[in-house]
Amino acid sequence: MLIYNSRSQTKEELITQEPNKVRAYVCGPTVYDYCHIGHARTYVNFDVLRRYLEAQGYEVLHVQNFTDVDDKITMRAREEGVEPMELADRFIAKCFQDIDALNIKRATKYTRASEYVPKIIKITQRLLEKGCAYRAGDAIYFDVERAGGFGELVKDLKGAVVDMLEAGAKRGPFDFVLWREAREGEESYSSPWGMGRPGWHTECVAMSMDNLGEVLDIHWGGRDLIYPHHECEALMAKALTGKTFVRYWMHNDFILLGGEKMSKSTGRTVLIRDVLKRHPGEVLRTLLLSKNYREQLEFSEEELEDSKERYDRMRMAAREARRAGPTNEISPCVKDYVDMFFGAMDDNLETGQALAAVENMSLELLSSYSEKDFAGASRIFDAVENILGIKLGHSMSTQ
RNA sequence: GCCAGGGUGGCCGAGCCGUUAGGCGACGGGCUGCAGACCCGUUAUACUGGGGUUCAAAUCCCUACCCUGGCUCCA
Repeated sequence: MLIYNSRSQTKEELITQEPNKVRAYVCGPTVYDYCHIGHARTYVNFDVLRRYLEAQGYEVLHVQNFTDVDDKITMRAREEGVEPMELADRFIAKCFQDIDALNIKRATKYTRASEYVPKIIKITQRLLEKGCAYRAGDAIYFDVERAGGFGELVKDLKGAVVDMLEAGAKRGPFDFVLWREAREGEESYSSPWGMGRPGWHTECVAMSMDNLGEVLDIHWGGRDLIYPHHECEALMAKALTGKTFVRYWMHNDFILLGGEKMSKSTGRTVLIRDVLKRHPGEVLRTLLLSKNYREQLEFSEEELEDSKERYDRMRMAAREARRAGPTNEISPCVKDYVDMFFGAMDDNLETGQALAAVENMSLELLSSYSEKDFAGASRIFDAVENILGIKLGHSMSTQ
């Protein structure tokens, strides 16, 4: 199977460290609000990759985090007058509801940043010992220059914006916080440097390495995490172990609303739970898989309606195909569609093309004028259910 | 600067190597007291420029130009 690696910016054959075993880490949400359809796109696409690899006999170790230590959580909790952890717990529970409604397989393990603070402290200490970190002002910074500089994922830093607020204390413009002193009223953790809070990038390194080892096969996230988050992670991990942290970096592109990026900071978001009030999870899943994960995806009511029609057509065709009962036979026509489906999946998870194959076959199959033989067509619909994770069995989408 | 996706007839927009998609508008006709709606036909063998591959390219490759989205936090 070919996979697009954000490091090489090309498609590469997937070769894991251990045969038939994939160590994968997916960047999860910061839990201060409900999950939106951008999160859904990330988790659904990884879920399809996972199902596809498992169908080929791989064991997939899938670790996913919840960032529950974050300034935004502190702020939101203060607004609502609740404890930060109470707020985080609540949105983690809501997130699982969305995950289940979208038929996303549960990760092998979910981790929470708050439970990894001792490991984060240990990493910070080791980086200080190695001379890749320093204390300045009220924080401990990672020294990007001393660690060899960026370049894993970002090829040119001319467009990279530097956080000037921190510029005073930092030695280098790209240095980032590993640990900082807690401020008044913040939830804090004890450390050799007093009560404080961990930096964001260290979390993921601590959680992934602790559960999957020093080198990951796949690290997946939204493309907004490429810089600075994943670039920082990569450099930090390399400084710690001397090894290349990740073999395949995978990033899905954004969901667009009216031609522009959907983003929490601009308030232009669509929540998963709001879509699910009007459409079943299968329809949203069909929409999210209608394009390859690396393409920008336009979201609108119209797209949702289209997806509903496409889903209904697949479901009708599946019912038709299964009426004949199981068979070992496979007609040449179905064979072509099966080849198209799996050929698309092998090519960097081209779910849009795979879905197009299913749709074209469904149209032909449902057409009373078609004289082609569709023996064995049910196996394509089995693949839609088991690999694309779109259930075709029961509930009508027109509730 | 870097990453991604695009540039198709007046406009929008499919196709993505080999039978002029389709829609809107405009124009002509039918229907109608006039107009609208509706129906028929015409506009229309169009694919940003330049190379290349091929028997064959809008479709593949290279190159130039232009447009869009993104590059602090964010999936």
